[in-house]
Amino acid sequence: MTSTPGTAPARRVPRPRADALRNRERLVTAAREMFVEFGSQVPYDEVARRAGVGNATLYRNFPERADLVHEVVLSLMGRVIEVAERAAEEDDTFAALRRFVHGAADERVGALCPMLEGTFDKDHPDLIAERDRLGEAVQGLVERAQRAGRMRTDVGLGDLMVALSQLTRPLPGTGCGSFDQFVHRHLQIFLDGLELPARSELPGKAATLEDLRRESCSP
Amino acid sequence: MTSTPGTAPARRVPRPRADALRNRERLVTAAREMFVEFGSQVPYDEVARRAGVGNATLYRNFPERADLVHEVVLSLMGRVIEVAERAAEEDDTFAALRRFVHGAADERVGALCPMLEGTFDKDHPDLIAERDRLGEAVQGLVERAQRAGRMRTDVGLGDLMVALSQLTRPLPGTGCGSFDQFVHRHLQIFLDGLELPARSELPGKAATLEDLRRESCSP
Amino acid sequence: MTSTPGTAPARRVPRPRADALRNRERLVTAAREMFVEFGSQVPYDEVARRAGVGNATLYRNFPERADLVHEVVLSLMGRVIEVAERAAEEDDTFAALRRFVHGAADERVGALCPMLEGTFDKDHPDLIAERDRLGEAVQGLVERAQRAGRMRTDVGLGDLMVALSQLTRPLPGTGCGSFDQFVHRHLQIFLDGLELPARSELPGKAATLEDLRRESCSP
Amino acid sequence: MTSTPGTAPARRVPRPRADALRNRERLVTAAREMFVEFGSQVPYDEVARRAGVGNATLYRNFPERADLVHEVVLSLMGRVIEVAERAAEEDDTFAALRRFVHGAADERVGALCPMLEGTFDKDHPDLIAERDRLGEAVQGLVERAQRAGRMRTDVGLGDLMVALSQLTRPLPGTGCGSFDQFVHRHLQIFLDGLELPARSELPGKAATLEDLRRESCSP
DNA sequence: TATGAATGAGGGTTCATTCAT
DNA sequence: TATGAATGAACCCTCATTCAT
Repeated sequence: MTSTPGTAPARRVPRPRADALRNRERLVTAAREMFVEFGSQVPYDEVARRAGVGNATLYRNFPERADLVHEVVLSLMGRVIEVAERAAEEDDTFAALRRFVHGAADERVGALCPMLEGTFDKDHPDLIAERDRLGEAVQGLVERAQRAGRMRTDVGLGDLMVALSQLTRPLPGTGCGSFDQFVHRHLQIFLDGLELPARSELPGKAATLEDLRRESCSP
Repeated sequence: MTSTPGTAPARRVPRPRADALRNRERLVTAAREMFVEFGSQVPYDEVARRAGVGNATLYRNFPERADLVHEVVLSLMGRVIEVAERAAEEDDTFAALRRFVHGAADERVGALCPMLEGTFDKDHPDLIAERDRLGEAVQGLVERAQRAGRMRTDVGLGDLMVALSQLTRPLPGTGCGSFDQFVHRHLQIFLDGLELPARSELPGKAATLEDLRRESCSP
Repeated sequence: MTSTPGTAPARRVPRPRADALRNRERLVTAAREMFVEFGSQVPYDEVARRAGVGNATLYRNFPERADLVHEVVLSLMGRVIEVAERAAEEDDTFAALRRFVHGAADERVGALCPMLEGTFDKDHPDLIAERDRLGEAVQGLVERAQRAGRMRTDVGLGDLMVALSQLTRPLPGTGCGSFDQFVHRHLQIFLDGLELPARSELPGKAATLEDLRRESCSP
Repeated sequence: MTSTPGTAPARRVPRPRADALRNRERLVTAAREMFVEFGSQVPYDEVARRAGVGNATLYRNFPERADLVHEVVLSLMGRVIEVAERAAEEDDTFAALRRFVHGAADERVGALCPMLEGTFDKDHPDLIAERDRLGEAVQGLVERAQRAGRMRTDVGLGDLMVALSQLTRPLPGTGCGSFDQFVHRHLQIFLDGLELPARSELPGKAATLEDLRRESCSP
């Protein structure tokens, strides 16, 4: 139903023009691919070229590089959230965790990391919202495994996400994907280290997502 | 020895430019520090400025950026080799491994990774020699632990070094060292995953250092 | 007259797009204000924004910047002509001249000057017509004063208009109107110099408006 | 004598390299010419091209446009000061004033005006020093004429300099120098208006150079 | 017709690299 | 040899203008 009483009437926005939306989408897609492959420092004009639009269109949609990064981060987070949600369908709690970690790697979650570079507003409402969603989804997996006595409890979501990001970061230079084979091995080993019973004591204390935001740029 | 014992008069070696050597050393030191902090993309002139010499002196010593990276990599590898050798003094084989891994992290071995960027001759004799030395030192630790039944055998030196590098890579953007706390936690977890008995099966096969060289840039 | 008196029913004129006219008017007003404030180099799109219309509407009405400048010049000339005509009501011939000069300054006649920039068709019929009207109006003031033996006769209308324009030109940079106080002082001094008896001999010869047109861009 | 006791020993500056100085000089000259002709908004690279050096050399010497403008202003002020000092040799006090005004016009003093645009540090010590020198030189001319009863006393140095600048400002658009003929006529008329006995009362009060600095950008 | 978007050329700036002292 | 300057290519970004709805 398009206008059930009680729901906000579908406001007819000034019609955002079909092709403009398509261009914007193309830009984000091109940027995500290139960020993953070459890092977020790719020449701005190249992103436009890859998307098949003029450079000024890129600037119109994303006046600052930070705006583009912002959008790509959101887009990528959305994909990873989906991965987490699908992983939750798994019965075995630790298997669910494994499925998430390997799935997130396939979505190039490591590309999120270079996006933290430079002037990037980590406190933007959109980002906080999406981070919360991601947090909830993954936290669900973690807690389930921890409550089931399968995952060590001295590890936080922040630990998991940072290690996951680091281990899946694109190897610099050539966008050679040939490292995928390594990545999944390392993730597997790391997951093994997460399983109970714990084999060592960890220094410091479990890192939350909140810790991440605070620590990343403490001046 | 070229100077026979007994030839009292200290032969005046042509003394290969005392300050030239000092300049070169300064440059490498400055570069290593800056690479670790800002990545190997730091403006070339800045390296010279930090070293306190003219830019052309940098070019004289390292005509291409690759040359400078080469030298820094060698220098850093030397430090890590030392770490490995000291770790070997440990009696407990797995404790030795742990000591190496955490020690290498403290030496910023992760900084080696960005140095793989761009045009970097991984087959240079010096590099091969040093890599071999590093390989031997670490291989020693690994094999000892594996033979002692402490470390899983489906993991190769390549795996260890790549994971180690990735997990210790500087977080992009601000050269904030505040992540050190995280790093050692993650390494610890990873080490736990390396310990026997293995808790999962790994995809692919153990990566050697040789694999690394070949895979890193296969076009 | 086309509408005979007595034909009661108000004939419905095809009404040449009521809001189109309003848009055009808005654009000219916005442009005049911005030209005076920021010079005629103001970004084209900004003029449209200030007028509250889309940029393409600006282009539809004034395909080239010269067209817009043209219109603004005409509009401003119209205002200045009015000033001249009202000044003519003054009895004292030199007082009339003074009133015109100061009044024209208040209308920002100096803003006409930057409009001579670039490709600007000074020979457009409309412009010639308006210039002639202006010429007549001011020439009337000048001749009256000269015939009355109040104003030196080695000075032409071209001299007066150029000096007037220059002395009232907006000071570059900030559109700070704080110079108005200076402007009227300088105009007053200049007017004193115009009064008889002449105190010096002028080089060259009296410039007419026609001279202006010819001289302004002789390459 | 190169090192007479009591005089500061000629410190051997690191030898500013002969051709570097020549390049810098060329850049300032090119800029002055182009500023006078086209305004201070000329493309930066064009200045370099006209000077016959690479663009980056321009940036090396004058990292910001304001730096270049600063230098040109100083250079031009120096020339105008010379004009004032030579004019002071004139016996007749008002003739000296006339000679200065026309001479300054020939030096394109009007070009100083566009240089006040944008972000330009009017309070730089160098500039204050030079403005003081210019002030003294011209003030000398003015006071002499006023004390001799030749020039009206309700006019200040600020008035003179602003009017002089405005009347000699390059006409915008084409760098057509054909207006020189007009300029000297207008200056002559203005000078006539400055002569005693005063023919009218001026609004406001005499403007000093100090007023200029304060008024020009009062926010 | 009015609108907002797309375009591409050009100006501003940095930086790796070469040159001259 | 060590130095600082010069160079030009590449990037970032803006803006006048055209296009599609």
